[in-house]
Amino acid sequence: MSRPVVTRFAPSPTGYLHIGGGRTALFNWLYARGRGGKFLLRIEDTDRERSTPEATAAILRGLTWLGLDWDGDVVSQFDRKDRHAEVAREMLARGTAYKCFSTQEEIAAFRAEAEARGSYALFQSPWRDADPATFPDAPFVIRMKAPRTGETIINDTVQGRVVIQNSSLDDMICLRSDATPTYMLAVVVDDHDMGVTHVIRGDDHLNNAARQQMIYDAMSWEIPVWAHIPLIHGPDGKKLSKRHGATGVEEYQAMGYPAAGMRNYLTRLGWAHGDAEIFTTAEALQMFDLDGIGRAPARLDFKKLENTCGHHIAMSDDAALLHELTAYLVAAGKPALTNTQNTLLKSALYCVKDRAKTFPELIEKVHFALISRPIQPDEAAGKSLDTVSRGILRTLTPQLQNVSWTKDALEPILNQVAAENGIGFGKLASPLRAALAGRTVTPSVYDMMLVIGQDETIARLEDAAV
RNA sequence: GGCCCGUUCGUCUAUCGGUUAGGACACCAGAUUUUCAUUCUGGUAAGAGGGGUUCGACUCCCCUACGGGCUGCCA
Repeated sequence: MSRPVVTRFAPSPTGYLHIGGGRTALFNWLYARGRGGKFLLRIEDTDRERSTPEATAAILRGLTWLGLDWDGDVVSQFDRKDRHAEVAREMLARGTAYKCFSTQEEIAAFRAEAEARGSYALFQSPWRDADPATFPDAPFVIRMKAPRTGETIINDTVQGRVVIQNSSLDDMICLRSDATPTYMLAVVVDDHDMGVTHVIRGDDHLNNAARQQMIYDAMSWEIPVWAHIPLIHGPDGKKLSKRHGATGVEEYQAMGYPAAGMRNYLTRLGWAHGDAEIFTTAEALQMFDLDGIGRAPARLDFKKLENTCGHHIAMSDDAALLHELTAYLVAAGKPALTNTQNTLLKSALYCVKDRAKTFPELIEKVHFALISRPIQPDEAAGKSLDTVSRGILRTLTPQLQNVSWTKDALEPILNQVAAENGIGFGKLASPLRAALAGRTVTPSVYDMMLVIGQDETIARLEDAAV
């Protein structure tokens, strides 16, 4: 491997960034960045009907959220159409392409007729070897003069050696009659011009690679390393679609999955390195290689995604977590936290971050710190604040006035109050929890008391005891 | 229809001719515990089917079934 690695991600801007596209981008990024190479981004917007700037913006946002940064400017394929046309003309000059004057109606009629006969013959242009003297003054396309015999061999890093019979490939159109390039020509020209050394993309392009290889050959260009990776499927094994739920990368952000966990999960989906399961991005960069990619399509498993994300939330440092949580609130369209809430949240992270798998879960668990008095107990919490319990709380509160606010100091007090009332600690914790959080499911009562502080604790207990 | 790719526990995967087929998620059971969760321990669970090749196949070859892709002046 002498040349520095150059990979690229080349989505067409017809919608949001698909989760499968996100993974393809991730693999390209991992491969290039892990070897000190470049990762380029090209928007394949030659289809003017379907391409939109909104889609491009969404794709960029998705990549940015995933933490996949690209080198240089974003390349617009459409902007390079003159260069594509130039290459098509050069193929003409080389005799590896020809002008075809067959109209779309003629071709459609040919196909309809073939279908009526029950056959599926490829369209063979009558202009392939026509004498230029017979050319009409009419619109034409430029078609690849593809070899009709022999075979084209794709040496794919993932799929192995794939042999395609040339007789099964037609003379594909390279330049449309309006002089815009087709995808087949544009990718090859752009990948060549951008110096792409490794083409890592979905295996729906595996067959296309044969046609594209013919263009490389026609131009005497060096063929890149191919790596066609399997597509991601839904939990039912079918191609991932809307009915499976979230298919857009940004939806995952809005659902509150941390980006690092997402990267970890997506890296591990369809790729393995021994028993490595939970790893940082830095570690992934070290380990990632093309030969660890499987050949079969992988299914999305939300349970495992959550588990992976839980590990990453527990692993991240508080400042980073807080920062990402803030971004999540924006993405999910939820109200931002106040400065006070931010401070409280930060001091509460230690007792909740290793128990949450997503940001909504994290917020749910830290609910006790974010609310302010008067606390409205929910139904279940209200039940544990019965007359007897309130009486116990009244005896407890004064004892909390002059203690150092640490678990060590608090513990004997609470234990003693429980003992004096002839109840176990659990029986005491229940109304305490209700008074402090208004709920029956919370972090430990000590953690809550420590987080909200002495004054607030006493105030909430007094509120509940009346 | 033609061509191409794929098929190991429910899921993601390890294995690259010889293993009691390993790990992770999920699930089940137990332990820890002031609730929930976490954590810990243990358990259930797999080579699509059929032929070959071989002393020996999950691993190599062929067929079938199933899934996916391509077969556009879409990408």
